[in-house]
Amino acid sequence: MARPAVSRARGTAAAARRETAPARAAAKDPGAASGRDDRRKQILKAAVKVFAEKGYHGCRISDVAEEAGVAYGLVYHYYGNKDGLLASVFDTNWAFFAKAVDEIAESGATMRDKLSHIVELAFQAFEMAPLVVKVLVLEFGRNARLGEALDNPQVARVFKSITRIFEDGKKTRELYEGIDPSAMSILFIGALETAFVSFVLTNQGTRSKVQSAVTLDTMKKTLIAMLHRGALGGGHAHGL
Amino acid sequence: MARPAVSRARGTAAAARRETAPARAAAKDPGAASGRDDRRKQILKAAVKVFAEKGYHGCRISDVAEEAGVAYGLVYHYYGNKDGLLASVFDTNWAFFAKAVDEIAESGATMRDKLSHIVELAFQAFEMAPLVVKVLVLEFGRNARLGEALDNPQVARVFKSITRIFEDGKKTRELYEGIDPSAMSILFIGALETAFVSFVLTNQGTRSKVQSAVTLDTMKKTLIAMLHRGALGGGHAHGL
Amino acid sequence: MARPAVSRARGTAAAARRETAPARAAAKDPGAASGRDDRRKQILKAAVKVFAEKGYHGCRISDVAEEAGVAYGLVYHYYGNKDGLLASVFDTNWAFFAKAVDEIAESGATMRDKLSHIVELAFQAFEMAPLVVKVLVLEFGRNARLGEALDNPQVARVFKSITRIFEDGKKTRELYEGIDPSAMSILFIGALETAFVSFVLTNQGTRSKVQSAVTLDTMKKTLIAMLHRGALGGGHAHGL
Amino acid sequence: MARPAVSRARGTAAAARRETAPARAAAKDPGAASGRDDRRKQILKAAVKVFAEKGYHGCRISDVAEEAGVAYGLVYHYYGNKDGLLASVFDTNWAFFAKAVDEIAESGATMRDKLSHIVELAFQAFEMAPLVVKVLVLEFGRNARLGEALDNPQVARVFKSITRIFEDGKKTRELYEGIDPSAMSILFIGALETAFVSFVLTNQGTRSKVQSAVTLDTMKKTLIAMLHRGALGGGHAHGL
DNA sequence: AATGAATGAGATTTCATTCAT
DNA sequence: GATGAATGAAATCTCATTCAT
Repeated sequence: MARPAVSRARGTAAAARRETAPARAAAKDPGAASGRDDRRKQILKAAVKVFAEKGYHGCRISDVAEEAGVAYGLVYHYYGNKDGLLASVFDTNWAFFAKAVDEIAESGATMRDKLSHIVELAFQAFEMAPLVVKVLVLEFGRNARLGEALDNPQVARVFKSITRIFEDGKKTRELYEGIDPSAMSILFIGALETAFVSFVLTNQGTRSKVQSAVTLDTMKKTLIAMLHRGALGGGHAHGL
Repeated sequence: MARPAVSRARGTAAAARRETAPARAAAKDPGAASGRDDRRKQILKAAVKVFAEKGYHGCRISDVAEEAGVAYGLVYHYYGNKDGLLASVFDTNWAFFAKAVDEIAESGATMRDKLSHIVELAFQAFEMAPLVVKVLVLEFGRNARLGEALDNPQVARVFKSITRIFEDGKKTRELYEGIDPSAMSILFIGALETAFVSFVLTNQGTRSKVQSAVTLDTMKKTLIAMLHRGALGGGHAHGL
Repeated sequence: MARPAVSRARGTAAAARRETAPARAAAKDPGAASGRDDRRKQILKAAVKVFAEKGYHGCRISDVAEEAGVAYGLVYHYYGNKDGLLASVFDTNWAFFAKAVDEIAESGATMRDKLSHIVELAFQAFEMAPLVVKVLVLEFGRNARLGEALDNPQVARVFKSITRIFEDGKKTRELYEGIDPSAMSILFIGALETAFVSFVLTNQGTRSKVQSAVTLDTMKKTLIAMLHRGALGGGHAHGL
Repeated sequence: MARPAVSRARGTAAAARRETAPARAAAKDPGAASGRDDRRKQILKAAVKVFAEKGYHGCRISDVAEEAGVAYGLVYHYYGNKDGLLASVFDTNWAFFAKAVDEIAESGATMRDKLSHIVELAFQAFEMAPLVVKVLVLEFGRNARLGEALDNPQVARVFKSITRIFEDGKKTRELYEGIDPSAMSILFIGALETAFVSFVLTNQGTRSKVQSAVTLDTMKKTLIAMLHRGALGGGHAHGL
């Protein structure tokens, strides 16, 4: 799996050996999570929190370890290095979303419903775990060093699934012909993402002078409306 | 003016003294840039390039200085510290866009035309100076430490102008009632931004496995079409 | 405990985190110093030497580390920063003197004997560890940024103890009425201190053109004599 | 004249050319201080203030220049470098005291009166220009790199004059025999100095927890009393 | 598995000093 | 004389990473 290389390589050549040691943990004591797994998850959870609060570049591995209540050496034991940790945070949390999107894409629903589903799914995820979304969006999704992010198969997969939804929509003539499926998938994801970013940045970042007035629900409804109708057009929406 | 605090706070006194020294330049030899100004601009230009290529966190001040052909001390002389440099890069370049958006917002054009103008403007800017856009979007616009970005009056101003366009649109019934102006301005900017990010990340970031097929023009057309008509709707766009 | 702020404030967060990490050492293997403690002490000892030789401002942390035979990072690991190191040097070494002075002050001896004891103690300490005294006196005791030095509880404690000795002396009529206990404690400590400074500066600082002729013993005797009799007065000391 | 070498040599070899340029200024427009002299004095005065407030190591040349209202280049023009500036501060201000002490030493007064005069002189100087005294005492008088301070002929001269006072006192049997003149001169100066330091550090350095109660006058009286009678001895001062 | 002492590359930043104007 | 732009040596400090226990 592709891994980001966010941090300036420090120390020696260590990035190479990422996530070596207990990569095969998990598959041992099925059912009752083995204590080892607990620790792993603890660290991952702490990483989400710390990354969300301080940013990837603004925190130390030891901050994460402290939050998790473990020694920082253990983070290396499990995740190899800081990049590996971010990658694992991403992989673990994104997988859920990617899978759900896949299923929606493959369902027999109409394009409209598929898109609505995805929007619902995303907003639901955001409401349930805003910190996770924040990290996914801000720390992983956007990073100059992260052209590689798009190389991540899981990310590519979601893009492809959504592109396919639009392509299918074109075949069924649900999608307006002026719309390019690939471009549209980018815009769609971008609008979605920005919606979250605006919340994450305005509401969690203490004070907000801009659109704090907009509720999550308003945002969702506006997004769906825009997809369906476009933003313009009074009584009749046949413009341009 | 609000200033970003990207890097881990590293001495507070420093930030206070930012850009103190030759702040009174520029007003001297109108037309031919006075030598001092040359250097300032040189550095700013170099900063854009280096930030774009390596990212704010991935470069050293000395990289910028080298690119500009000056001693790194001069960067501190003029911009106080790394944050100050980024802030100046932002202020300088964003001002242009902010002003243009303001003018568009205040023009007597229809909402549709205003939005099209802005889209055109943005894509034009991107074509003319993709590096600048990249830095504005990636390094400044998105940063965990940057809830403050939205506190930046210039950023807020653009948000407000665009929100006003939508609000005016509502009055003239150009805007579909299901659309909230504030939310819409976020989605609009977000979609725009993501369009650029996708280019910046896929095309400049060496290889691209995803949507390299989408041209800038396709993206622009799709965005405008979506605004006008929505993404859905076959022959007739009265859905939902 | 009050800590000195000798160096230009250079990041405030740093100071806060001072000496956090292995603060809980020492209480483990009584008798044989546990390995960790060894390193700490090694560094402290090296710091005394280097501070004494080059002065606080004239040396680098890496000089201390080199002298101690450790990586400079370890100095930060243990002492947080340069100020923290100086503070620890002070605390560690001054504690001994402070305690001894306290005991003398609380002994039932006459004022004369108490003062003589303290003088003896100080000169003894100087003979045993001139470098330590040099650092305490020159680097910590005198520093423009160090009005805070007097806020240091340990320093204040010594002043108080000595003041008390003089106050008690007043009650027992051992102290001449014209003498103010507080003022006298300052003069007493000052004379003592200067005696050391004169040695430290003239004898260790390479050449000396001034009073290199004065021996430590002469100095001590003169000080005690002055305390007892005053400097003036021929056969009978009832002057002024 | 000996010059201190306080600051770690930075830049290239510049210290060598100290105070070259306008060393011969002053002697040009007798009577009305030439504008040039004004500037020199302005800088010197500013240096005293800034050194006193921030300490030699804690201030920048530009701080002094700013305080003086001149460009920092001018400080170099007049004083060569930072060390040269400190040296000039010292030379200029110490000269007054040195001369006065000389005159007292050469007067035909009794030892007792000479010493009282010097004490009066010192306290007077302190009351008139505490900042100057602070700098002389803290920044110049005590500095690990400044064993050389005692090499300063002006400093040595004062020590010698005072030592001579005590020596003369011995001849006239005014000085108790147990007292060594050289040692006594050190203790005398040290007590005096510390008296000032205690004021400078406790009163100007904001709050004071120690002997803020002691007034300058009490200090002076105590010092004189101690010299005359010693600190000890109730009714009769023939002890030891 | 777990810990945290130890390391040191490397980045930021400061500021004395030079020098062209 | 004056100025302050320009330089860059050097110092502090951070923190990812290694590794012995």
